[in-house]
Formats: sequence, C-alpha cells, structure tokens
Amino acid sequence: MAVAESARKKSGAAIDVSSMDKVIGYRLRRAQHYVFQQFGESFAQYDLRPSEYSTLVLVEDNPGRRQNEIADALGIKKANFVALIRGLVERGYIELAQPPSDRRAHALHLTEAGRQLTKQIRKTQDDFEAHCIEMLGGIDARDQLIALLDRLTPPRER
Amino acid sequence: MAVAESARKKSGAAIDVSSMDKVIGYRLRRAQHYVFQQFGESFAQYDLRPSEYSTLVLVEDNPGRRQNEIADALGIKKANFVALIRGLVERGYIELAQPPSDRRAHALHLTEAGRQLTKQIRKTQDDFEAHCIEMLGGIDARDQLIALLDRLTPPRER
DNA sequence: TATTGTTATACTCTATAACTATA
DNA sequence: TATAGTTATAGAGTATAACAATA
Repeated sequence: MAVAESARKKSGAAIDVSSMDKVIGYRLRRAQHYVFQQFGESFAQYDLRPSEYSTLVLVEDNPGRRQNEIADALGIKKANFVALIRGLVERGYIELAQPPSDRRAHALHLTEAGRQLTKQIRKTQDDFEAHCIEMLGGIDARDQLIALLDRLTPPRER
Repeated sequence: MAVAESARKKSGAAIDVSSMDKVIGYRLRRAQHYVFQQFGESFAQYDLRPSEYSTLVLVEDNPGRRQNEIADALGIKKANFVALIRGLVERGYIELAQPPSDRRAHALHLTEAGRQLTKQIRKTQDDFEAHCIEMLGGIDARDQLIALLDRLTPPRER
C-alpha cells in the first residue's frame, strides 16, 4: 500500500509496469543506476568515478602491469582508457614507467599520493559496500547476488 | 582453470581482480552491460533501444497516459524523454492526443503500426528473456535475482 | 605482420537550468 | 505559483577505425 501510495502521488492511478518489473535487463539497469548514484554521493569529496576507483585499486594490486591489461580486466576499451589514465596521472595518483623489454608499453604504478588516496577510498568503498549489503539483507544475500550475476556474465568479463 | 586460462591469453600472469569481484555496483554494471549488449543483438532488426522497447510496452499497457507519467515510471527524466518520444512518433509507432482537460499535456497512444510492432517485439523480448533465465539457471533463480534487486532499488524506482 | 598506446569521432545515456504555454 | 512539455547544454560511457612507434 505504501508503494501504491508513493507511485500515485499527484497523478491519477498508478502506471501499470507489470510488463517490465521482472525483465532482468531492465531491473539490472535500474539497480545499477541507483547504486552508482549513491556511489557518486559517497565519493563526491574525491571527485572519482567508479571506473577511476577500480583503476586505482587494480593498479595498486597489480603494480607495473600494462595499461591495456588493466583496461581489459575492467572491461574498458583501450581507446577509452587513455583519457582516464591521463586524468589520474595529471592528478598525481599514477605514474607511467617504461619497461625496458617493450618501449611501446606503459607500466602503471601508484605514486605515494596515489597510495595514500587509495587507502582512503578503499575505506570509503568498504563503508559504502556495507551499506549496500545491509540493503540486500546481509552477506549471504550479497553472495547469492554475486553468484547470480556470475551466471549472467561470461568468464572473461568478470 | 578454464577461467584462468582465458584470463591469461597472450599476457603474462592474470590480473588480480579480487578487490573488485565482490563489489556489488561493479558486478551489477558488468552484468547489465553484457545483458544490454545481447539485447541489442536481439533487437538489431528493429533498431530499438531498451528504453524504446519499454516505452512502447508501457504505452500499450497504459494508453492515454501523459508523457511524464510514462517517463517517471521508467526512471527517465522528462527532458530526455522528449527526443525518445519524437523518434517513436516520427517512425509512426506512437501518436499524441490532446486531453481536453489539459491543453499542455500529451496523451500517448500506440498507432496500429505501433501495436503490430509491439506484438512482435514482445515476442523477441520473451525469447531473449528465456535465454537470460536459462543463463541464470531457471525461473527460481530469476525470481531470486529480482527479489535481491528489489532491495537495491527504492520503491518508486521500480 | 601484430601489438601498444593514441587520436579522432560518433552515438547513447544522464543531468540541470531555463523557457512556453497552460493550469 | 505550479505543472507539462520543450530546448539547450554538458558530462559521462561506450564503440570503431586508423595511425605511429615498436615488437
């Protein structure tokens, strides 16, 4: 009843959304959009997008790896990763090294400032994740969700 | 082992993605992106985006409702809904009526062509959905997923 | 020949503010 | 004053093709 109440609001009767409310793609989209919106609020102080967060974390966990390896792991096309990396380099969080073995490549590393930032944002993310897990109903529900999402995503896209 | 195999490919060791692989927002994003990509392949013959599909279906189920009511129900901002509706009107699928009670408003209806198209694309969507449900492991898994997504989405965003 | 990173480009989605015409 | 729809605009995200330097 509370749902119908808020759905009505100023308008007349509620809109019938029964054709959409079990559509997997649609519901994934809505949930993802809402979660990212809240992520944005949590990370507003850092002015970091989700893709920038994940890049910093992956570079920390995989120091010295190539630009394209990190991009691939995150499902970001190399062409679109260039500006993202440039932004993080300009902000002083990431630095590029040249592997002697391959002068085309960029080996990614965090700077000291990058390490400090990443330490902080991991905490922010942990808090935010705890909030999401609470919304879901606990760790078991989270694990259940991840297991289901696993099946919707091909192996190399994880 | 198959996963590690495909993750390695041409590169050296696999990238450590353990910091991201249980992050709800990230995993939602990856799954949603993959599902929408496949949706796009299924609907290529119609040249219809997911938002256009859901608009046609909601207009059919809620004939005569206002533009903004449909937009709200789908979580689309009214400003962004204008071009979407215009496209569907130009393609002859939707027509606008003027409610005598409010000359500002547009009441949305499907045209005959719109009804025919919607009949077809509902079938295409049903087939696609069956494929997604199969990936998930059956109807029960689907219902479980929807129930979990419910908790991640505030009531008025469904 | 193939790969790394890059540029250029285009299209989609989303967001906000300000406008118009009506209410 | 407020609402329905519109316009303009800006910022992200994503996609493809083509290029230079290097392998």
